[in-house]
This record gives sequence, structure tokens and C-alpha cells, in this order.
Amino acid sequence: MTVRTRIAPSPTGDPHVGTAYIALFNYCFAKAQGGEFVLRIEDTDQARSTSSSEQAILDSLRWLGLDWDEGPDSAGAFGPYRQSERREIYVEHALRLLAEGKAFRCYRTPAELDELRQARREQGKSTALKPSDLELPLEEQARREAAGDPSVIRMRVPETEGACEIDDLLRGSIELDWSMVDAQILLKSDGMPTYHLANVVDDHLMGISHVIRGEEWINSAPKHKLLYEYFGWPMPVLCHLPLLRNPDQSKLSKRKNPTSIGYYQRMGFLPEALLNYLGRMGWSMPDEREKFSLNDMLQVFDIGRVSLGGPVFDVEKLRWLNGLWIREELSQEQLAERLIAWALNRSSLDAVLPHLQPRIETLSDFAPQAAFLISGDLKLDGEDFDVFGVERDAIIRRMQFALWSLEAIRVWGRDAVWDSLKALADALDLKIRDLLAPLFIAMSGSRASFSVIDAMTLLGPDVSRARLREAISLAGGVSKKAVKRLEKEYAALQLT
RNA sequence: GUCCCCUUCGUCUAGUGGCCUAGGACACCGCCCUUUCACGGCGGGAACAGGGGUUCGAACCCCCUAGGGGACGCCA
Repeated sequence: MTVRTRIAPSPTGDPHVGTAYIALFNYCFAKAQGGEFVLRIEDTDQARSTSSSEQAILDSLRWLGLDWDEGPDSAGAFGPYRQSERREIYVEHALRLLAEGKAFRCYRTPAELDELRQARREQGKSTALKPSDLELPLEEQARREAAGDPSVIRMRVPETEGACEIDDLLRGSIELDWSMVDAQILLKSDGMPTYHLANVVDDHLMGISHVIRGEEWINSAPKHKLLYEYFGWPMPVLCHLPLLRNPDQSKLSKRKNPTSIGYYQRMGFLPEALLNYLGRMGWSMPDEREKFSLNDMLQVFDIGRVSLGGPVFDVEKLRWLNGLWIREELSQEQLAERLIAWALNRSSLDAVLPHLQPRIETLSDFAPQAAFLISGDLKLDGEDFDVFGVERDAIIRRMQFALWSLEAIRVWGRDAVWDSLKALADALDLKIRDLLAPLFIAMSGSRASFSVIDAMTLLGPDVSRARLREAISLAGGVSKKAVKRLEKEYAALQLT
């Protein structure tokens, strides 16, 4: 048996706890039965993937203690790898379907697609576009081809009434209506495959027997099943896990909850405890123990014990569990080692001291001045942001824009932070000092500190962003409506 | 809007037709321990979404309703 986790690198480079959650269950399912657990990196979207964001994911999973097998990939190479390097494989398979009449070339422009979807919506039908909606007459195809217009390859899907039956390991049989299934793009105009093509081709070539993924994929299962049929390949067993939720029940998102693994790492959670907690999401030990190790979980793992309701990720309970691990599983020596490795090591000090040495008069001044770098919560409230002689709304706006700028940074570092904030200040026609002032408060909890740029560099991307999000919310937050308005204004700044 | 999935204390969950007067954990409250605060111990309030069936018997099986979530992209 071979089970794989597909991972899409996050554009902001911060590996999501949801990713680790899925990976954990894939890992346990495979390993508990002596199978193989392999990783697959999705990088078919150029906007998302960078080698650093991929590396961040691999590092996070290793930190948690999840290791993967070096399974064979579709080209016979080993280990997690970049899909873009194997682009010919997907092109080949797409052309094969095209030759067999199971796919077709589509020259429709985005504007045409909008129009078609709009028309269907007005008729009260689903917006799923079918081959008959999309396929142009041969002469027109030839004309657009000759004109050098871009084209994609789409799959042919049934246009008749009826449902596709999907078997789910946890839910049994699910019937999905074909009318909801659109003529999915398989190969984009840039020659890269979409998830749907890449996923099916890879899984087959890698001999994947079980696919355990998030619930959000249920609706596209018919496309995958159809592709397996088109290629004449056996279908792997599907298993859809519930989605992790915010306290308000919506899908876990960084706006409402810290979601990056790096954040929890930087906040001083033990990897064992975080993994343990994820193992309690929708799953339980047969004896209902709360604290267990990955190995404990492996010994008794039964995928049938997954409960289907979407679990809310509760940081309070995670803190409690982490405390249990610290108290019960670590000797004093081990705790000392953890602390040293976590923050009090030589290289952290070397990074901080250049900023503090000029500012301290006694060694004991070090603690209060460095406190904000290693503490979790800053104990701020909204009024802390009223000291600039600028209205609260304007402050929030600046902080939100700054957050978006910081989220766009791929490789975190002093220059990257500076460049992005300087560009933002220029675009807003603000002095950099005025843009940075509220960020000082957000990052350090005080106005008297060393350079906020340096502080963010030291705090790292996850904590910096989380503190800024927290500050925005403390200062009053941004309503859904306001977000839309601000997004427009931000886009209009034309930052790159 | 259309389709799909889901529904046990505020939250994570146990429960797969009789062991359920529904158990455990977080959080909360009270008491004990303690020079303080934690930790620890003991105790408390707190849930089967609603309505119909099936059955001798339903948290558990079926149907309807309601609520929540997800999906409807040249994102994954």
C-alpha cells in the first residue's frame, strides 16, 4: 500500500496546520499497515510556488516528526520533487486524451467564459460549462490558432442526466450529479497541468493505492474517477477527512486564527504536543487518552475512528496539552535543552545583542528589552493605537496594507521587509516613520524599542504577521465590507 | 442560486440497537493542598438540532425539516 499527501505551497510560505493534519492521517494510515507514506509537492501554479516555500513545508513536517518514504516518482526519481520539472509527462497524457477524443482544445477567452457562466446562472442552472458550450467550430478553432491565440486542453464530460457514484472510505457511497461537473481544464495555456490531471497521472505512475485528502475535494472526485476510466487505470480508494475549523465554524483561516506551523513553533509549542493535538482533531484513542505520541497513535491507528464533524481548532486546549507535555514528558534537563535550542542559544543572542548592547546599562536591562522577542502575547489594547494624532481608521488602514505587503514577502529578511514597507510608504505618500509608528506598537508593545524592521526580522514572518493581525483586530478590526474596499485601494497602489 | 458533506455539553470527543439516569477532556465555578501563583486532588453546572417513522427497545437505522460547512477558477 502506498499513500501520499499532496501539498500546495502557500504563497506566503507559511505551512498550514491543516496540511500537517492531513499529512498526519496519511502517515498513520500508511504506517500502521506497513505501507509507504510519500509526499508530493504541487507547484503547477507559478504564482504560488518557490523553492523556499516548499522547503518550509518539508522543514515543518520534519519538525513535527513526520518523515516520508522516498517513493518513486513518475519518472523513476525519488523523494518529493517539483512537478514543473516533469511537465512533459502531463503534456503527453493530455495529448493522448486529445487524440482519443476524450479531451478537446478550447480557445475561449476569459471574457467569453464569464459570459457563458453568466448566461447559465441567469437560467438558474449550475455554472458548470460543458464541452458543447465551449467547443468552437473547426474553422474558428483554426482561425484562432493561426492568430496565435492561447488555448487549453479540457476534458470531455458527460452531458446527459445522471449521477456519478463515488466510494468514500468513511462515508460510503456518494452520488454526485454529472450536471455539476464542468469540462475541467487539464492543461493550462502555459503548458502546466492543473491539479486534476497532475494528481491522477502522478498517483497512477507512483502506484498510489489510497488517497486521503480534505473534504473540499469531494466535489471534484467525479472528474478524477472519469480520468481514471479514460486512461484505463484502476481507481485508488478515496477517503475525505473533515476540515479544521475556526471558532466560528468556518474553514480554518489565518484571518481568524494563527494557522502556520511556524507560528506555533516560534510561540514555543512542542512539536510532540502540536502533533498530539492534531491527532485529537476528529480522532480519538480507543481508551480516550488525551496525551499520546505519534508512536502510540501508530500502534492502534484505525481510520474508522475518524469522526466526520468539522473540528474547531482550539488554541486553549492546545496550550493545556502542551503544558502536560512539558510537565510530564520532559525532565528538567530536557526542558533546559529545549529552552536553549528554542531561544536562548548563541545564534539568537548574536542576532539580538547588536540592537540591545547600545541600549542597556546593566545586564538586567536585557530582560525587559528583549522580552517582546520571546514572549507570546503582548498585552495590548485598542487605545494603544490612539497616540499618533491620526484617526483609528487610518491607522488600521495602514496596518492592513502593511500586513498585505508583508504577506507578499517570499523570502523573509531585513532588506525584504524594508523594501516592501518603503515601497508601501512611498505609494501612500507617507513618511516611512509614520507608517512604521503603529507597527512599533504592534510588534514590540511599546514605542521605545529598537528598529521595528530589525524586530520583525528577528521575530520572523509568522509571528510578525500574527502580531500585526492581532493589532489590527485590537484596534477595531476590519469588517468584511471594509476588506473589499481596502483590497481595491491596495490593488490600486500597484505595488509589485 | 445549484449540488455535496456534516450535526452528542461553549469546545474536542466516547458511544456502531438494550451496559446511557449519555462517559471523559479543555474552558468555567466551588472546595482542598499551599506563605502567593501555578501544578495536583475532589466536586458542580453543561449536550444526543427538531419532527415523523422502524423496533419489545433508538444518541445509534430510515425519511422530512432546520442549522452549519464545503464546492461551483487557466488555485490547490
